Amino acid sequence: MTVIQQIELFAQEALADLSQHKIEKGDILISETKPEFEGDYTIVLFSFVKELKKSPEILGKELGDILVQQYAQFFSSYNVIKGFLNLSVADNVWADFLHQNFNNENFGKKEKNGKKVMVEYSSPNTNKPLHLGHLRNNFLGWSIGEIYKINGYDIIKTCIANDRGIHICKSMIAWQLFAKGATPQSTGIKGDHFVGDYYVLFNVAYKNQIEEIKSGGVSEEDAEKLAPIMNDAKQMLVDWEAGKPDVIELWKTMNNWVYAGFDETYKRIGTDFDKVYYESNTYILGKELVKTGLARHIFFEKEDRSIWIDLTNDGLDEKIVQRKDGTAVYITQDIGLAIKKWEEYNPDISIYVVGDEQNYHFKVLKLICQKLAIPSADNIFHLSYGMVELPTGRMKTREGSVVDADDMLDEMHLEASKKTKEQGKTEGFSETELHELYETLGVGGLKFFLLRVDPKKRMLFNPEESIDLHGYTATFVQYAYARIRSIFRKESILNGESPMVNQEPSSEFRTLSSLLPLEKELIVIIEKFPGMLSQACAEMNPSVMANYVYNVAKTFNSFYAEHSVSNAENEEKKILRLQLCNLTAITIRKTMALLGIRVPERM
RNA sequence: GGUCCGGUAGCUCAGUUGGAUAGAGCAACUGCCUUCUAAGCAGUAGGUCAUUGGUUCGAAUCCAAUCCGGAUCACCA
Repeated sequence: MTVIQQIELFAQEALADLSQHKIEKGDILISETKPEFEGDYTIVLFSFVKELKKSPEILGKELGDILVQQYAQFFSSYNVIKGFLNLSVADNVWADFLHQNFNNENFGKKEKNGKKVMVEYSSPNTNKPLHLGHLRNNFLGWSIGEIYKINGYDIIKTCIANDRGIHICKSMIAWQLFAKGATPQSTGIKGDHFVGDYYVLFNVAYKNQIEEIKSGGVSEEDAEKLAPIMNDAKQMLVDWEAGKPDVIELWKTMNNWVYAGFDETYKRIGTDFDKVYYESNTYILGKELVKTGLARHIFFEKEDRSIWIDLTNDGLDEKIVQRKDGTAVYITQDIGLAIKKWEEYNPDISIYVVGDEQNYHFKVLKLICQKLAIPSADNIFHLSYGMVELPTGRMKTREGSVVDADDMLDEMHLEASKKTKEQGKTEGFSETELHELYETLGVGGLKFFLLRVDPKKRMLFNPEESIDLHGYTATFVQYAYARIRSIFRKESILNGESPMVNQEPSSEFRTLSSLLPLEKELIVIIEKFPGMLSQACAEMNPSVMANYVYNVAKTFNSFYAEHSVSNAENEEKKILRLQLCNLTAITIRKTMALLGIRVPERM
C-alpha cells in the first residue's frame, strides 16, 4: 500500500470517530503539502465542515490529534492552517519503504489481472515513408502497451497495413511511367523512400497534366477528370480488385520494397507487433455483418441499393456502410476488423491509436459495434492524438512539406554525437559503444520530445531549432542515471551484489538518524511511482510518466549536488544513500523503458 | 452552419474529479568545477491563466455567452 493510500485509510477511520455518518474514501481530498508549509501530505477539511458542524480550525486540530496519537508510528506531527491539515509522515516510514524496495527490480509492477488489451497503432500507408506524425503514433502506441503491461494486463500489439487503394496505385503508375526498371537495389535508395518518390512524381505529373488541359480552355474540375495519369491509376485499382496478374505482381513487389524500408525504421525505433492485419485481406470483411445488420434492422437499404445506418437518434447523421455497387467502405472494414480481432484474441479492451482527425469515425465505429452487440464494444477506446505541425502548418506528403522520420532520426543521432564530442567524456569507448550511445541519446531524445506532451494536444515542431539536449529532455534523465552508475562503479558495486547495499540499517540508525530534506524529497517522489503507473494507465497518457521521470531526475540532481555518497558523513548515511541511488536508478530505468527509451551506463 | 478539441510567461509545455502566494524547460541575466560526470546545481527576471458574466467559504479548473485557432460533418482511407 502506498503512503497516500495509508493516510486515506487512517483519515477515514479517524473521521469515523468524529462523525455519525460513514465517510467515503473518495470524499477525502489528500494532496501534497505545498513546499512553503511544513508537512508531507495535506487533508483539505472544507468538505467536512458543514456535516460535522465544526470550524475548519477545530476540526483540523481534532483530526490531527487523533491521527498523531493513534498512528504515532506513522505521523510525526501536524499543523493546521486555515482549512488545511498538514501531516508530517515519520522518517521511519520513508526509511522502511526504502529498505524494503531499494533492490526490488519489480518495484511498482502490478499483479496480473487476467485482462487482455489490444492496441492498434502505426497503421502506415504503403506508398510513402514515415514522417514525424507517424513517429508520434508509434511511440504512443508502443508506450501505452507497455504501461498496460506493467499494470498487470496482457497486451497484444497490432497494426493494420493500409496496403491497397488508389494511393498505392498512384505510386505504381508513376513507377511504370518513369522508373525505367529502377529498383531500391539498383539505386541504393531505402525501399519506402524509393516508392514514396514515385508517389510524389505522380502528383507532379498529375498537376502538370491538369495545367496543360486547362490551357486548352477546360475548367479545373473537368481537367481533373480528364488527366490520363489519374485515369490510369483508377483503372489500375479496378484491375487490382479483379486480380489481374501483372498488376498484383507489381503491387506485391512494390509493397515488399516498402515493408523492407519500414522494418529498418521500426527496428531502429523499437516498434514491433504481435499481429499485423492487411487491408488487402480485411477490405472484404464486413459483407457478412452488413447482411446480419440488415436482417436485424440495424441497417437499412436505400432505393439505389446502398446500405446505411441511421444514427440521428444518437446525435449523429446517417452513415453509409456499403456502396450501391456492393463494395465496402472504410467504416465497414473497421467493423469487420473489430469482429475479427474479437474472434481471434477476445480482448477486454481495444485501443486504437489514431490521429484526432478521425474522432468522428471512431465515435461512429464504437456506436455501430455497440448496436451490433459485439462483445466488449463498450471498451473500444480511440486514443486520439493531435497532429504534429510545422511552423509553416500541416505536413503534406503530396507537397513534400514533411519532416521525414529517418532524416529526423539521423539528425538526432548526429546532434548527440556532436554534443558528446564537445563534452569529451567518452574516453575508452569503442566505435560500437559510441554508435550505441548516440542512438540511445538521439532516438531517446526524439521519443521523449514527442511523448512528453499530452497526446490529445496538437504539437508544434520547429525543425530549425531542432531538439534540445538540455532541460526537460531525455538527455537530462539519462544523465542522472549515468551519474548514479558512475557512483556505483566507483564503489565497485554491481547491481545489488554488494554487502554495503544489502546491509540492514541498525536500530541505532533508525532511532538516532533522521532524513535530510533532499534525501527525503527523493524518497517521497520515488514512493509515488506505483501511483503514477496507475494514473498513466487510467488516463492512457504516457506524458504522465515523462513528467514524472523528469521530476525524479531533477530531484536526484539536487540531491547529488548537495550530498556526497562516497564521502557521506558516516557509514549509515552512505548505506542509506547507496540504497536511495539504487532505487532511483531502478525507477528511472523502468520509467524510461515504458517510454521505449534506453539509459546509458556512461555518457 | 452543426459537433468536437484547444487558447496558461517572449517560445515549448505542466497544472483542470474546484483548494493555500499558478509551475517547469528554452531564451536573458548572476553565482558555483582541487570533492561521486558542470549534458549539472543555486538564484534573478518574466503572468489580466483569451474576454465578460455567473455558481461559492474558495475558480486556470465548473456553467453561460463572446473572440481566436484547429479538426470533422465524403459512396477517400
